[in-house]
Amino acid sequence: MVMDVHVRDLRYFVAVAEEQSFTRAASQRLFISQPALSKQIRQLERSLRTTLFERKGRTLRLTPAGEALLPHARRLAQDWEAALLAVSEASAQAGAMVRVGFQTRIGRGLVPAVTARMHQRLPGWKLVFRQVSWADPTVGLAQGEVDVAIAWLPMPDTGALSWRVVAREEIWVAVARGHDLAGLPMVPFADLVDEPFIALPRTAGAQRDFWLGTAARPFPAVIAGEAETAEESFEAVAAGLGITLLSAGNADIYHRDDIVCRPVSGLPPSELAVVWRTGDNRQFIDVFADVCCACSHPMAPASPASEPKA
Amino acid sequence: MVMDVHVRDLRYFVAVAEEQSFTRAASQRLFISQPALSKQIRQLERSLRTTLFERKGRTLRLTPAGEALLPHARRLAQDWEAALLAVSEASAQAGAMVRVGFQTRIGRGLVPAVTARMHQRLPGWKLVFRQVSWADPTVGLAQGEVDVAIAWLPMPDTGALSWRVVAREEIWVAVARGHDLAGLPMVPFADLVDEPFIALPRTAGAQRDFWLGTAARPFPAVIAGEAETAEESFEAVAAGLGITLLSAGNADIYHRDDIVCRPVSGLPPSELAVVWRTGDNRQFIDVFADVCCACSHPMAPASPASEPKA
DNA sequence: GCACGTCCATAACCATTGGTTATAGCAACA
DNA sequence: TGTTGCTATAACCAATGGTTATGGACGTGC
Repeated sequence: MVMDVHVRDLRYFVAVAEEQSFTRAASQRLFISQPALSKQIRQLERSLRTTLFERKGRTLRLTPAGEALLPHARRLAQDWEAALLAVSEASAQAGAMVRVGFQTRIGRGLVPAVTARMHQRLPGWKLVFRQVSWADPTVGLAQGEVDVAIAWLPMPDTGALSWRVVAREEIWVAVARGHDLAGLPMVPFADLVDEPFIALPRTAGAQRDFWLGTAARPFPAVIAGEAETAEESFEAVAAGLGITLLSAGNADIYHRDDIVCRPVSGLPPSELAVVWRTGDNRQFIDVFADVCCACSHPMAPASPASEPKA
Repeated sequence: MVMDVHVRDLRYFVAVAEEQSFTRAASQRLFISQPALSKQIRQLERSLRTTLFERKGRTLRLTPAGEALLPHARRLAQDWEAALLAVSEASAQAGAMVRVGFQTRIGRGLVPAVTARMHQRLPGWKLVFRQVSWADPTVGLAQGEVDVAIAWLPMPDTGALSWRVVAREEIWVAVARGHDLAGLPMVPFADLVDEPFIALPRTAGAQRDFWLGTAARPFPAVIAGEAETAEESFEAVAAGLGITLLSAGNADIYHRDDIVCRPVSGLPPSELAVVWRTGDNRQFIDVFADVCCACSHPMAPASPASEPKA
């Protein structure tokens, strides 16, 4: 009869230990409410029959039992991720599958071209495309949900991922039809900083910041809502809840009658990349990356065929 | 955004992999229903987005993904147990506590005597007594719930635990007042083999067998019920649901007006031991074991003061 | 010294989960 | 071909893990 633990609770514990705060750990690391975290840690303490944190006024410190648990908890979480990876890679290998993660439509003629080339290079192998939520900044790579990804930079800057750029496109903005900005041929980003934005989830990290134009802002963005997929985002834009930035090519790919897209000046271009886990030496990863680069046009035209519609 | 796992589900997976059967794993290893196990494994497969077992007719075999997961799952479960131990020992050390597990009342003058001696030998340390369910054959030692235990043999024969016997007592039987056997001064075990028994839980393993007199039986015991504590067991006996074996000293300790206890012939004596985890080199473990042996009378009188009451 | 703000803990609520029993479907065996 | 055994699903229900609201305690600033 064993008292088992959920790895999620170990992550909760590690986050609290590292932040030395339930509130910060909950909102900035774990994205759950503080009472939920408090409750889970209390329950873990009850089942371990010891306290893990000494709460004294506003300071939070690990008890000796907490100190003893911390390295174990870190290792268990890491080992589980390694297990996920092993399972995922075994599954892909066995099924002769390349699982390709993406968050927005790939388009740009890549999928048919890459698929054809891959069949030539690796007969019998098949591509499986998996949409991954914007909530996951690693596009499914960290947990081994996918083997490679076609994703917009930036990726998390930890060295865990590697990439090669396959397209560069300028930034456009999507607004609801009838919006003031819809009539402009090009919109300076400075005109957008006051607008409410539909943002990626906070777990998206640097990617969210990029699509909010955070680096070019004098002050933080006004967030009118969050979306985990492009479809969600455009529904919100069409409803007039806010605006969103997107790549020039996606303005075309996602064209719809109730949204108007305009180029934006004052922002660096967006970059689409083929991404993989650093150190993933499986042959098909290199093959796939090579094929993607061969099939792409990294310096795409500045403005796509999509035109504002009257 | 991580897909985390419960260590319990990893144990479920390992059990199915090793038994090559959901039904056997559920009933003989995990003590849950087979549909519950089926459901949990299916859910694990869904969240991993791969199958772990190939079901073909009546054969069950691991898929490549399942093969990849198995060593990780075993290691994670073991590492969690190591973590439990580390936490538990750190907690005990910090609190200068010896946590003593027991399943039936210790009695025999041991607790006061051992407590006094321990204060002499380890001033400032305190004994904490924790009752552990009979469901746990290691009396709380395997998961680090306790540091030592005072428990009736047999212990699981895996080498993970070590012990020294502190008392030997013949076996008695407890029956409801008014039971046919209540009038006998001594009961041959042969007269008991047809009686319905109140057993320890199946997870108790060898201990359950011992208290059913399994080794001395011509056929398996009739199980009228299970109990996780002595109190539960005696309530069931008093209600006439079945009978139970107990040590001679416990016949006295647990004396109550609605139960009659009688000595049983034909069974080996029961042995009370101080038990600890093999390899647990903490000083206070040895001290505690020494003190228990010094305070005990390993060759207790064959019959205790308890007499059958008219 | 008091008011305010911040942090953690608990209450109430609710959707989801993990167990049960009943039973369906399928395959192996006699 | 009928029976048996195993896995999967349905229906049910208690427990869990999240939310918001809020209370209590403590630190800070005036």
